[in-house]
Amino acid sequence: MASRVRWFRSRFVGGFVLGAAVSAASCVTCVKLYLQDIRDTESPEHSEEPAYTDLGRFGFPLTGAEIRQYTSHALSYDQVKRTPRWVAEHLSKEKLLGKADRKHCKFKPDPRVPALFTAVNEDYLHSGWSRGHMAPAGDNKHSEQSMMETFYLSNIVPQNFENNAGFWNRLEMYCRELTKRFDDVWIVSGPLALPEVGPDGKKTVSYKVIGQDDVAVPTHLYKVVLVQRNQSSFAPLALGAFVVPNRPIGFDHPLTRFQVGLEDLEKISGLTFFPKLERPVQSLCEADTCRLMDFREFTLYITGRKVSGARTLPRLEKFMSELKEAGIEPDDYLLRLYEEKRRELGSAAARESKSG
DNA sequence: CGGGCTTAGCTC
DNA sequence: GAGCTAAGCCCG
Repeated sequence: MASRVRWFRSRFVGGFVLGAAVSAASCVTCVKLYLQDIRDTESPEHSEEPAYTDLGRFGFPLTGAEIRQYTSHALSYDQVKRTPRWVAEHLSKEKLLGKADRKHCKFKPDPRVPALFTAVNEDYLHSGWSRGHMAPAGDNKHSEQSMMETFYLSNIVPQNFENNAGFWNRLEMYCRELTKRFDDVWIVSGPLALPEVGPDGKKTVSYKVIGQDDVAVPTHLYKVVLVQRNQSSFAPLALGAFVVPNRPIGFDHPLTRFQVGLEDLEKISGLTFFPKLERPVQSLCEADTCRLMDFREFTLYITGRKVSGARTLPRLEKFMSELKEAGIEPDDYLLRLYEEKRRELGSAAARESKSG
């Protein structure tokens, strides 16, 4: 009975066309059932479940899909695929400030996931696939603890190396950039195994598995991005949904090419995103740019990170010469980083020779 | 920023 | 010798 009520309600509230088409009498029924379901939901002590029953004497199967909350992210885990189903996070300008460093972090099995169902590092090692964060480490500069938690394999999926370091990386950078223009950014990310049409026109869902634990390699990754300009109730929310193939994607593909309708993504993922959000919502790519870094911007940024982390003068010079070989002139910001690092390494070398 | 691999040093 | 960890080097 309860499941029928829920099914009915979802059809009722889920489709305006359907709701408008049914007769007035049916709508009264809909509302009655809807309100009954709300009461059931809000007062679990009056649940329709029997107090005891032979059917459930030894309990029902568990899926392990319950919501798991961490310092700065939450997720639902898929015990079959050994990956998350979805990972949710909230970004703001403040959370992106800080000194937390991924070099102090290690990938490891999530201690909260039963050993029978967890992935381990060996599953990924030499698999041909990288360990791709869903909640990125770079979103957690403010906290060593929360950054370490993103390295639990419950937050990781097998991801193409070039995609991870390239297009997906730039998408994550764009999400962080959104905090400059929006006070609040909510993100849900996860893997997909989408059907493919064969030569005979029939569809098949097929995905690789890696390691002794058969960790599922997703065919695609999705990301849903919801932004709020400020706390004012007059500021409209904006939302974008993206589905990206798990393979190398170059700079000639704009982000908008991978945009999909929210309901389309919900249909193929089996998830309802932001269920408390009133729809429809403005499109993110209309409210903002949805423009990722181009090759020059990206290369300048990466070189800046390398320059900042350089430990020797020859390495420092190598990074700068590689940049020029790529045909890119350093901008003022990079030159400032370079000069700063050159002084730092120069004085360190002087101290070294003096003491040695 | 996103990753991986190798080596040194340690314990058992 | 096997196994672990931390540090350092490498790549896009």
